[in-house]
Amino acid sequence: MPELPEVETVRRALEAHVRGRRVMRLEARPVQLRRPLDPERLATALTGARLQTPRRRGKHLLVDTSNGGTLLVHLGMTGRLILTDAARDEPRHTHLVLGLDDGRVLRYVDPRRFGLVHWLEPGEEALDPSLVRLGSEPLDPDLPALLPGLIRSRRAPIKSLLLDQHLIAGVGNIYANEALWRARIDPARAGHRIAPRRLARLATVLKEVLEEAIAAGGTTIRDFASLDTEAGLFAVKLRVYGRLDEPCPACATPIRRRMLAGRSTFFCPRCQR
DNA sequence: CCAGTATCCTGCAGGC
DNA sequence: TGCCTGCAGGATACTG
Repeated sequence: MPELPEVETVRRALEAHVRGRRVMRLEARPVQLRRPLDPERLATALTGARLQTPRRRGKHLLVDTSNGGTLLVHLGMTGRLILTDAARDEPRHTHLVLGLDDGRVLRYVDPRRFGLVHWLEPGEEALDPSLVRLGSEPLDPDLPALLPGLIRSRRAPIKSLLLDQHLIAGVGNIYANEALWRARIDPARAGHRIAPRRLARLATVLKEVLEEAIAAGGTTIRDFASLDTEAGLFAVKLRVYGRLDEPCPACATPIRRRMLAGRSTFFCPRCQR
């Protein structure tokens, strides 16, 4: 369940620990991810390439290389990048192995295979179907001004709209729940029935919760052996997500759960209207 | 275009 | 102990 903060944490870890390294060896399996992973294409493109500063777009990682192209990575539900000091026991569901010039090994592991590893030749990034229609970045300072316009004409529940990557890129189920609690908005409320001021407020608290989570992830980044994000997620204080029947932190009313957009939705029936 | 649902996949928890 | 069921959910194909 890596969402924007977890992906940003991984991005920073890559920047700190992998940037500037050259890929000496590549091993890949032709596994069916969101798109088929193409070992030939990856090996041709990446072997000998130097990895540059990684970028993030929504939940996607983009690693530019010295030879011009870009490695596109999405962690899906269960994807992880694992950096180890040497060739050590390979985790199950390892789909890609990059042997680096400092002797370390970077692995992409994804049991559920909802993720994506795809090589982009120069120029392909602008056309890639996963990237081309992505919406605004939630950390964009303009989002509070932008969000009312994006939501105003929509009749779907606000929770579903927050999860729509074509409107806002990077929000997943956990932080959608948390932001709606902070903004005191009922997740089921139709987008067009929310006042513009409340939507601007939602954008602000969304940014706050994402930044807190990034900061929490950052605290776990220091001695990175693996680029794991679990610790960061635990470090953020979740107020409603996963807290069925527990007291609302604001009013002590038991937290409820319902299904929305096919996802578990946690909310306070008293605070959120 | 829009909204809602099914689908992909594995691991794990809970019931019996 | 083991088998079954359902849930977890990011993105997208499909339906109405």
